[in-house]
Amino acid sequence: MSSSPQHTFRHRDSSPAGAPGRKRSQFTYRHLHQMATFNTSCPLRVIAHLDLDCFYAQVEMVRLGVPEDKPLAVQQWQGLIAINYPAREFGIGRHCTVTEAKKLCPELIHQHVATWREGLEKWAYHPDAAENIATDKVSLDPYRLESRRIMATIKGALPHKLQKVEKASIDEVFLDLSAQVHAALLERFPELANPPPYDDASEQLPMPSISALDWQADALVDLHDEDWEFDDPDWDDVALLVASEIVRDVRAAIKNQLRYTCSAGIARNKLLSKLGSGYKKPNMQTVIRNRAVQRFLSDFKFTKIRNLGGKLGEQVKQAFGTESVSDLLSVSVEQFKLKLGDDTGVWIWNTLRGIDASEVSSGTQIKSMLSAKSFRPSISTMEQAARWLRIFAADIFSRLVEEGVLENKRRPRTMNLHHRHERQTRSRSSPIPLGRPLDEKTLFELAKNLLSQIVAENDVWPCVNLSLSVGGFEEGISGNMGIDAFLLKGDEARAHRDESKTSLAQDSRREAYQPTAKRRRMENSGGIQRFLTKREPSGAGGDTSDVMPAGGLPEEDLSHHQTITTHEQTPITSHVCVRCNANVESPEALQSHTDWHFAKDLQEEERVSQTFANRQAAAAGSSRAGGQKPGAPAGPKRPGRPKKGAERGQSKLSFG
DNA sequence: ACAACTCCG
DNA sequence: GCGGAGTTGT
Repeated sequence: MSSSPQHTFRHRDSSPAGAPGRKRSQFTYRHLHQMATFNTSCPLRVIAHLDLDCFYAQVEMVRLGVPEDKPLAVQQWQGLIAINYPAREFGIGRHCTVTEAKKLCPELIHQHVATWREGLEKWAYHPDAAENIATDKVSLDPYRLESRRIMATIKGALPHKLQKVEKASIDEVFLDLSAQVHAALLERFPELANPPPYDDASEQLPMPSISALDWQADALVDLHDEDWEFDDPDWDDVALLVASEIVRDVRAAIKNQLRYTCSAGIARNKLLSKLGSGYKKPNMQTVIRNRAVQRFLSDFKFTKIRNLGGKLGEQVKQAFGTESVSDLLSVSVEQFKLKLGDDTGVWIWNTLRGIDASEVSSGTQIKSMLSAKSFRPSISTMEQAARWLRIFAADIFSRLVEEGVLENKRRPRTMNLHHRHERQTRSRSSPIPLGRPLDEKTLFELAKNLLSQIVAENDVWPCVNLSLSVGGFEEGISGNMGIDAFLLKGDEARAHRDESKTSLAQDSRREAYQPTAKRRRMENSGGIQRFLTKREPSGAGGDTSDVMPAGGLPEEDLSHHQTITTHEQTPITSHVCVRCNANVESPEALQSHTDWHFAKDLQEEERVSQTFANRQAAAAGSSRAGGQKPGAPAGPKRPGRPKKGAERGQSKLSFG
């Protein structure tokens, strides 16, 4: 199935077989309807991937109020873990040391990450952190906290009922925009809301009643096949365009409310959208139209594709003697199966063709938490180790609190301690007693216990690495309802009252083939993989008239009581936008947020009239000056950019 | 429960 | 290289 539409050749001058009058769409009423239900095999599916630009660096810049054009890097001990774009211009890279970087750019601001320090209650930004590698432990909390605010902003910028948002990592998010785009399509193209001819959902849709799509300047339409340049846009193009407008708004919200920029990819699935977000990096978005997929993919080394960056990719490279995508298109699925096993083989074959039906899963909860440290000078006493365990426990505990784990339901069931002595690594784990409130002390005592178990049986000093983790999270029925809410720090009395959330799409099956690259010992390529042959979540249910809610509701208030500044704490008073209920942190922020709504309203008016230019306008030459949106981040658009075929798409998109 | 491996940024 | 998260096999 999922015969990609881009494989179907269609000449512009010829009518499709059997269609007497006007040309019909490649897509059917059923396809259209599948959008509303997030059906993963829907060919009109629209997925976006958002990727914060050098996230850690941005967090520090915002926190410190560093102007956008100043070079800054985030320091961890003597190394750099994030470098902003101005700094990259000096040739500073990820594996520079601080001293090397300063040589390249003396004005470089290098901010050390926050650290936990023994004896202190909380992590903090210590000016002398770099010199205290022996006593400090890195804390990523500032970035986790900002990550949550970004998630909240994204959710707040999307219609509550139609959104599907997956946090893919601390700085990456997937959006399934299918349902929202579906609603927008019905609204803007009323003919789509008509029942299909003969009530047959397999009837083809009429073609879009437009002939030109106004792809905004920074929504790059990449690379298409020459044969297709003059083909009329079909509904997949329109859907991607609508999605790209939504993404533009989301990015503007993130920028305006939180001051962060991000890049985005918009495409038919997660695989392609992720590649798209990395295509143009700082503060740009890229659309990969279905008809451009093959061309787009062919320019990549397959090692750039998710899950092929490691051992599996290396294995493929060895087996077929190439790392180019296009070279592998001639390899049959049987060949892949032979070399890599059935499941992985099929997965690769599909992936090389841009086929990916993996779901955007919003219900994803954290599964484990880990706090670890590698000891520069190794440690050699139980006392030293215990001090670290105390810090680990504090770290993990605070994160449990942030997760809201203690307030209600979820709590970890097991704890694990890993210990590494030169070569050998040992670990012990134990259940976390179910009895009563989980606190820092309990975690610490449990950890100490595990450590003494390890120490008892082996000679383990000196120790090079310790790591403590908790996992096996469980929906805590944990009785005694309500009472434990008293543990909250007052301002955390929040959120969880209206849990009318989408418990619906919670536990969609864990489908989606992922290559579980397991290279056992020697040769073992046999069926180690567990891949689901993709199932089709039969698009059931009849919704005929969706209404697109205006504005979104924040589905969780993630305001945290902890600020990332060392000194003053932000007052908890939250300012709420009357339009969308978004929380902002100051009256000023509220004002700018309100301005943003205003700009967005204006822009929406323009969009309806301009984005979908009618045939006459397009035929008339059409090149209306592209209205740069007020709220949108003004991308540094370079004129006459000789980049590979990127701009080309713009002009080629006017038809008529 | 434990050990080992994979992938990512 | 490090910190973090996940999976698989026994």
